[in-house]
Amino acid sequence: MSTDLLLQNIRKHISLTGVEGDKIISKLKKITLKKKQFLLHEGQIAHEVAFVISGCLRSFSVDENGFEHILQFAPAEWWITDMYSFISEKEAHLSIDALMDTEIMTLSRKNQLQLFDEIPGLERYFRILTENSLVASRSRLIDNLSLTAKQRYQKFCTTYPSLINTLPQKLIAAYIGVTPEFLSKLRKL
Amino acid sequence: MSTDLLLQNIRKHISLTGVEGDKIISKLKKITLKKKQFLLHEGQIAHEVAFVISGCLRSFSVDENGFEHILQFAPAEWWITDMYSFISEKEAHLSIDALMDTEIMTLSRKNQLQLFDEIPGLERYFRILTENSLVASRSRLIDNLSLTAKQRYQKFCTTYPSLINTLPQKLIAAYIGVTPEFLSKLRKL
DNA sequence: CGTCTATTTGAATGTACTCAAAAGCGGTGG
DNA sequence: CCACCGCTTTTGAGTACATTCAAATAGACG
Repeated sequence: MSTDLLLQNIRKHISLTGVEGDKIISKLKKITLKKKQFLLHEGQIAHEVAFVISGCLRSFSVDENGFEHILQFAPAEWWITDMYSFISEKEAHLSIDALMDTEIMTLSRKNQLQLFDEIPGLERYFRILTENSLVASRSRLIDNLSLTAKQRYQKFCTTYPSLINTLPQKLIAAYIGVTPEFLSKLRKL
Repeated sequence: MSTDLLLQNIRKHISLTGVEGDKIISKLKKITLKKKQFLLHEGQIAHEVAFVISGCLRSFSVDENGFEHILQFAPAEWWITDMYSFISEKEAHLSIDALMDTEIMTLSRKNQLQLFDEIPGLERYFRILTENSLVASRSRLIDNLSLTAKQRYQKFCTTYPSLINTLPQKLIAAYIGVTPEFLSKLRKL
């Protein structure tokens, strides 16, 4: 079952009784997305957070010049949403779409908060995940402030070796913060 | 009492009995830092997270060329630590020092985790704070990817109006990711 | 005051972007 | 199976944004 992957993931961080596991699963909705299909459009409200079972999603924003900037790739076993919209119920600044055919399980904020009351361990699980995401986000921020484009590309290659040969270069460029043209030149040096 | 400011802050997000409040306070350590004094040096382990009562701290990293990059300013009522080191107990990548004479309350990770078991509401409080920090960090990341230096400076001015006339320009430069010389030129335009 | 640090100014340089065009590559339909 | 179409990647020339280095000026603090 695809829910096994999720419960297994949760149990890496906290322990869960069978009943609790069932209760969590009952709140989840399984969704299949085709390549290029959107899970969330900028301006909508992100009522749900998604756990990727297979495939890969990305979250990104589009700037005033029409350039896309990728905030996160979410391959299997990653959670993804527009956190700002998810916790505030305001209009999302980000969009989320599928980079390939993708299976996800979604959990609404409403159900998530309800489960936090019923299963304290689950709140702990998300607390830990959020702590880790914060570390990663801040680390990336420091990299963007202190490294050159070339160094950021090299770091991306060592950090996400599996994505290098999977993703088109233009997506990597949109993640590390350079134009596709310039990334192409970087790779030659 | 300086602990009132902290309990009051916690109670903005969750409710707390008197006993629980006392228990939390009993785990805190009050520290006073003089201007330029360090709370944490890169390479040390951040055993503690600090809540600022008065004054202002900053966390920053120093790159291979000796340039400082500021990750966070923490004026009164903000928490600050090297999250990476705090949760992993590995060597900190960041340093934290005082921009002026500053009073803080510190809480060790050990005590924090213990309190999470005893007071589930406190874990919720930190879960909420961490969610908000993640939103802020990712928003700043997007800004760094999509805005020019001038736009980042303008956004900083509107987002942190109180800091503009308080902090030396070189610190603002180190936060928005430009050289002090260039920030000076930006302000003229 | 005098010293130290922060800020400004200017000229030269470098990193990354823009725009345009060509080449590569993958999928699709005839 | 090949030809074509659309999208990605490469290449090049010119440009813009931001840095470097140096020096002058202004401010803060003892």
